[in-house]
Parts: sequence; structure tokens; C-alpha cells
Amino acid sequence: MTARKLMQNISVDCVILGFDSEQLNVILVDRTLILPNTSEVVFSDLTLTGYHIYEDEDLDSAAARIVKDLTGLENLPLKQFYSFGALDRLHHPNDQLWLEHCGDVFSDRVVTIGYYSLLPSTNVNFIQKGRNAAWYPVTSAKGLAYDHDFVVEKAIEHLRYKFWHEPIGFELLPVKFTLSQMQKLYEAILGTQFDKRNFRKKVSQMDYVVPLKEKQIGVAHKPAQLFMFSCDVYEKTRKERFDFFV
Amino acid sequence: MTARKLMQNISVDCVILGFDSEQLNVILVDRTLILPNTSEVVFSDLTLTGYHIYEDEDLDSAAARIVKDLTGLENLPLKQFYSFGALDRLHHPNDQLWLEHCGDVFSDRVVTIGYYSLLPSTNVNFIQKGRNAAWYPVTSAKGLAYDHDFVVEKAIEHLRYKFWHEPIGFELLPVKFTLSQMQKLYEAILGTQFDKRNFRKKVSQMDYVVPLKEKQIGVAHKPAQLFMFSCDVYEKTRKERFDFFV
DNA sequence: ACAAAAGTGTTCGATATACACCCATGA
DNA sequence: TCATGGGTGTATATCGAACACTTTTGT
Repeated sequence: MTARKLMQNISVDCVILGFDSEQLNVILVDRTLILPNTSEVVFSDLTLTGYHIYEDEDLDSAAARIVKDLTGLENLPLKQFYSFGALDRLHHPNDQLWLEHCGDVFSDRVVTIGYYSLLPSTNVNFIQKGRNAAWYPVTSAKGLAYDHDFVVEKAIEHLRYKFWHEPIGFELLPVKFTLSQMQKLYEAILGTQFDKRNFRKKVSQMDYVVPLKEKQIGVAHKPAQLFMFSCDVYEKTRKERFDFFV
Repeated sequence: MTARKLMQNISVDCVILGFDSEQLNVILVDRTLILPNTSEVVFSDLTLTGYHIYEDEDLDSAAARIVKDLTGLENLPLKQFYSFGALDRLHHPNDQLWLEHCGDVFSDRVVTIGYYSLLPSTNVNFIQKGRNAAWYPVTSAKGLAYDHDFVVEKAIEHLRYKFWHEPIGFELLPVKFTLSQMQKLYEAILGTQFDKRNFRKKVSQMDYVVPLKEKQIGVAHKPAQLFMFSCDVYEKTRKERFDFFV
């Protein structure tokens, strides 16, 4: 087996978003530069799950591989949303130091392809090798490495756009969810409040949000009915509509 | 002035779409491989307006430069929509021959960033150096170089999605347009028919489609009132809406 | 006068919005 | 019994869809 070659100028960065019934979170990994001789910690910050792609690997596979390498997570639905190629995106002093010392020889001109993925941020088991991956609230994900603040911002903008125009995001909820959880998710992402009755009326028209014969258990209040999303029904009943507005 | 270096693995491809009151068109440029010694034409096909980017140029500037180089068109509103990195995207025999003979030494692993732009396809003056650029109906733009069939397809899919959800695409119309032209545009892109009265009722609620005190002249029928799009009013009155559907 | 496209209104069913109270459970 | 979040209905205004005829111009 011959050694695979990494591409010097092309990377993939994944914005893995989770929801915990309260807020949006994102997976970030530590980037700590320790000088090998003195063991001095030069700096420590956070990056998205990203890395360079191999020459013999397409973009989607690269995204999946990199996420798996850094977090242990597999089979995430990763979707490309935008690419980033600003000239100065690796020009922060930390980035330059990292490039010098990280072991691989990369260009300082790297175009990165942005991917995102959605999942419930509860009950996620990270299996990490070396660098530490964890959830961080997106609101506090500032001062990231490279241009990753901007990448996160763009991902959320993209997501918000889609949320306004199609009923998506069920991936962010547990498989079985309550209507209140669903409403909170929409409110968190769109930054709005919805009337409970009207929201539920809207949802009750969505055949693909199917009520289960189950209720919450162990909650200190009236247990809510559980629902699940049916992808099948969704694909079958989805219609396009001339829905833009004055 | 030192020579600028092209990046081996990164290109930009622009899907420049135009509308001529009847159909969608796309700008394509000839790619003709002529052997220098025998003058034999090995093959001739068509590509999008695309090329490799320079090391010292960001993606947006590269797109603008490349379009200008190939067509002479400047100040087009170019927007990034997707990136393409399939392993076999340059593996058609013509592409391989082209790579061998085109003069520059490029990798056969190139990731390309897709951009699109919209403009009326009437009254466009191409200023071309060498390769020939022209409008082609998108319906007949098949068998293009590289993966450009796919790139065009993705661009149109992207555009159609946006058309369904926001009132855009005025760039595809002349500055002064009639409501019939606007309706035909929507019908062409969305592949639907709209009722004339309902369409006009909808449009009359859009404050940013402003009636002018002018009519068509020289037409062999009742001349239509002209309208224009006001970007200002649009930005001021635009609202987000929970508009997804059952 | 005729051909060709412009322009216009009403009815009906569906949807969006606003709004307030009772219910089931665990502690 | 109380605290907590779950669950429900109605009235009004607006919007979307369906539908056919008259007007203005150039030839």
C-alpha cells in the first residue's frame, strides 16, 4: 500500500451542529501547540472538524473521514454549503505558528470546502485520538482558529435560510420528540417566538410528523405525546410553492 | 513585476445565465485542440467560463477576472453556489488530451468552485481573445467539457430553489420590463404556468416592482406598461416568513 | 377589420394570526 | 395541593386558485 498524499491547498471544514432542547451547539476540537523540546504551550484554541483532503478522495468522502478521525462519529449526513478562499484566512499569528510546527507541510493558501451536519447534541459519544472534540454553544464559539468564526456564521445563515423555507431540521431532534421540543428548535434557530396553538395547527397539517402511541415518562408534569419524522411521507407529499412574499 | 502563479488544483467555473424573453441561455466558450505541428483538429467542444485561480487572488476576484478574460464582461454579480471535486471530473478522453496539450501544467485532480451570474441575454457584446464565447440555450448545453453538464445542472437547481422562495431574478430581465416578460421568466425557470391575473395580483403587492410612466413602443399590439425593480424598496420591505408547506 | 397581446374583478376555500383556559403528572 | 409544562378552539382578515371578456395598437 502506497502512502496517500494530502492536497496542500484544499481542505474540508465541517460545522457539526447539535441541539439540546435549549440551544444550538457546535463540535469544536482543541488545537494546542506545544513545542516538542521545551514542552511549552505556545497557545491553545479551537477549530472546526476539518483537515486537508487526500488526492484520491472526493470532497464528500473527505468530510466523512475527517469527522470520523476527529470525533469517532460515523454516517452523519454531511452537506456542502459554501467554500472559503480568502487570501488571509490562515494569517492569524496562531495559524502561522501552527502551520510551521504541525508536522505536515502545507501551503498557507488553502481553500476550504464547508460542510454542515445536524444531530441531537445529547448522547453523543466522542471517540477521539489525540485532539479533544466537544460540544460548545454556538453563541460562545468565538475566536476560533483560521476563519472558522466566519465559517460557522455562514453555516448558520445557510441553515436559517433553509429553516424558513422548508420543514427541515428533524435531524437536530431525538428520533422521538415532543411538539414543544420542535417548537423550541425553530425558535432557537429562527430567533422568533411562535404561538403554541398556531404552531401545532401548522404541524398537524404535516403528515410526515407522525404521532406515536407513546408519551414521555418520568417528567414532573403532564407527559407530552411523542412524535417522529417520516422521511418517506415527506418525500411523497412535498410540493413546491410560489411562496415568496411582498 | 513577478509572474503570478496559478494554482494547480483549484479552479473556478462560472455559469452565466441569460434570458431572452423565451428561454434560459448560458455562456459557453469553445475548446478546440489543434496539434501545433500538423494543425490537425483533434476535437472541439464547449466549456463554461472557467479557469484556474492565481495564488494571490481570492475566489470572487478569480471568478470576475476569468469571466472578463474569456468574454470581456465586467461587473457581473457573480455568486458562489457549489463546489465540485469528483475524482473523475477531468477523466473524459478529451479532457485528458486537453490537459496534455493546453500549454500549462495542471494536475488532473482539480476542485472547482462554481459561480453563477444572471443577466439579460440580449444586447451582450462579447470581447474575446482567442477562444470564442457565445450564448447557448441551456436545453442544448449537453456534452460539455469536464463535468460542466453537471455544474450547469446544479446551478439551475440552485436558481430554481431560490426562485420558488424569494422574488429574485430581475437581473435576468431588461432594466425596464413588462409583466408578461416577468411572468415568462418565472414560467421558464420554474417550468410551470401561472394565471395572468393572479400573477399580476401578486406582483402588484410587491412594492419593489415599480410601474414607470412609459409604455412599450413599436409593438404590433397594445403596448404594455413598463416596470422596473427597485432594489432599495426590496431591501427595506423584505420580511422573512414561515413559509414552508405541508 | 383583424391579429396580437394587454389589461382587468369576483367568488370560494384555505391559511395566518390573535387570543385564554383547563389538564395530567410528580413532587 | 401545587408547580410545571401539555394540550385545545374560534373568529377575522388575508391569500391563493379558478375563471372570460374588453381594450389598444399596428398592419
